[in-house]
Amino acid sequence: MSDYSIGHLARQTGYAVQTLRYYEEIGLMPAPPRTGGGQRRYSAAHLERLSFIRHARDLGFDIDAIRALLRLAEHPNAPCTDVDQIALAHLASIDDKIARLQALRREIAQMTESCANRNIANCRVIEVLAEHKQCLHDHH
Amino acid sequence: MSDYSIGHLARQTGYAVQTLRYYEEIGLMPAPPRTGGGQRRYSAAHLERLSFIRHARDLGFDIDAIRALLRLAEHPNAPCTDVDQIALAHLASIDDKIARLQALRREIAQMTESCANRNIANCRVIEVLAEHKQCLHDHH
DNA sequence: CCTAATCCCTCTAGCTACTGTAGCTTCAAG
DNA sequence: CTTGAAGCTACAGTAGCTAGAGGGATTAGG
Repeated sequence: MSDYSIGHLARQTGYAVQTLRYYEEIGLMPAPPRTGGGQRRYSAAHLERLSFIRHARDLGFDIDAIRALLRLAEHPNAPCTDVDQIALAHLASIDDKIARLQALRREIAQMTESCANRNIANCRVIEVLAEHKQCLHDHH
Repeated sequence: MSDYSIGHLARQTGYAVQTLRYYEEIGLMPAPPRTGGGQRRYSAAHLERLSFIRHARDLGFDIDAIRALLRLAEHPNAPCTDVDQIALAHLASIDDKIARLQALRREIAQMTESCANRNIANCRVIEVLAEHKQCLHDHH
């Protein structure tokens, strides 16, 4: 029955202590038992769950998705279609973000490259940003 | 002396009305004059400034950067090195985000592709997320 | 001129996923 | 038994808005 303090658990998983209390508050981590003085004492099961959460967060899953994944992980005999769907949806949203960022990248790179680097009156960056006629039609 | 209501300005720029009040509150837009009844009345100069802001936001500049750009745009004879630097810094942060997302994309794509699509007990996605030995060493 | 519809006003709270602070208590080592 | 590190709660703040309550102003039609 290994039991860890909140600080120990935090160091093991690379989280800040406040984050663990926050995860408990929002119900992502179960409330652990306390010492007589009111301090939290965690078990190996807590560590395992938190590691899962940490890894999923590192991969960019949002907390609702992680909640769903944890719930699904409790049913080993269920088919994993739901799990795959969460992962695929996440993949799609990443692809979407990448595409948007690449579009931005192109526009901004073009702005900076075509700037003559003289003064602000003929700075291409400022010009592009101020050209609201184009902007209003292109972006909405 | 064209003057617009807040709703008109919002429609012109594609913003929500609340956002314009918010921009005024944080000092990004100047407070316009009011009618006797207390309603805001904007001028063409407001529209121009807001269009600039809108375009810059669409390109992903954060509000502090936009403040700086607007300040710089007021000095047409100054060199545009500061402007270019803001744009280049933004470009670098976009490149950084793209790189991170591509790394995530690879990991998640691999997870989903190697999943046998049976049940949760042998779902590759859940396995990877639960493998905290690997995870703790690879990611911190 | 009156009325109804539409717009606008302020103020407050909420969103994500945390992070930081203040002021206090508990624990573990020596 | 003392001391210093670590823990506790509660609240405020981050970015950039969005939504709602409970009212007042404006305007177009009749």
